[in-house]
Amino acid sequence: MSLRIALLGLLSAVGPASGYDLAKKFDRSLNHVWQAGHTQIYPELVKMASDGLVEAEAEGARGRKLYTITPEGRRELREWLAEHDPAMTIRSEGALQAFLLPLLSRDQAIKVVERIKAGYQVRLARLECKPAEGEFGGYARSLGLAQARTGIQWADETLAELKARTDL
Amino acid sequence: MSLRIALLGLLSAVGPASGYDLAKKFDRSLNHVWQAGHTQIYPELVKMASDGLVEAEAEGARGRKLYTITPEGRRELREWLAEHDPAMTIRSEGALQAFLLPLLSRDQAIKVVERIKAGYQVRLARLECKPAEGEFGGYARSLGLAQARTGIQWADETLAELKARTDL
DNA sequence: ACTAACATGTAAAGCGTTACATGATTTG
DNA sequence: CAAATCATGTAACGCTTTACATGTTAGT
Repeated sequence: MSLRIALLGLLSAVGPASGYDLAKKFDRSLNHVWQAGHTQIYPELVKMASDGLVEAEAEGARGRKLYTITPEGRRELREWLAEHDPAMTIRSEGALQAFLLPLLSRDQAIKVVERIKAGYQVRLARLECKPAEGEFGGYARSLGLAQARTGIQWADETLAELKARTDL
Repeated sequence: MSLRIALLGLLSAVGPASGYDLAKKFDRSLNHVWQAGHTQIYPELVKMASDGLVEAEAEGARGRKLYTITPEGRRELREWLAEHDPAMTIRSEGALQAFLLPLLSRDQAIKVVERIKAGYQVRLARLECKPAEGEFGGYARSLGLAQARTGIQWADETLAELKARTDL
């Protein structure tokens, strides 16, 4: 469902687009929120078209297919945004490593936390150098920035605690 | 892979356990990091046994099967923790709703943000009233607490901004 | 001519959720 | 004896990733 919603949202925000365009948007502006490659997007657009949520215009240059959101697509999008209680489930390999930290020696734990920190720093850097983008997605951007900074702060505190230890 | 690692980690931390036990641990202590129900855990344990990562002891009361981590299982776990660069990918319906906020009217956006905030509050409450648990998982717990508080703070700031608006 | 970017797809395998199904033991 | 909890599993479906496969256009 969320893939559909994300595609409808992009089509609603930026107007008609091809699967290729949408895959790029996913990679560039939506990547801190949801991920999908073109292999998932192309078939989904076909299904959405057969469900009447989008319409494919005639092919353009290089076999390019432009999709437009339909009124029914807009309705579906609005309804999901208005009614759907968002699942707050997290699946984070970084958090899993954090969970298992006590299984490691002090030195190994430090290395692991430094790697987790590096991951948050990469995310922070990507979000920081990606402003504007038509301003769309700004709320999610500020949420992502805050979460990344929180992760870095957690890593710093955890590193300080681990380094203060004298036991193994 | 992560499901395997989580199971190996639990078996390594708490000793021999049944699939049922592990499912409970997932639900109670690991749920802010990774999720899996018994329908995923039982078959995975069978596969892990055939891969030599765990060993099933004879059945106990009520058909209960106790699994123990093997030396090879410990090696796999250690290697993953030491070498694996954790994927920092996020898939969050809440963040997706945040991303699409500009598509909504001021009033609808406020409702959506309040729902997102409620989700973070539930997560915060669950983590707060779940201390100890053998102290294992404490690092992930503090990370989860910090992330939940960050989410609530973002929601409050966003609500303040939205409410300050006079336009639709 | 070559390379990079454009542009679309299919297939297989793996991961995850939901629904279905069964039976034993404990507690009230 | 009824209900809750213990305990295990299968099957179908849907979502996601990886690998394969093809052809066009623009710039150097």
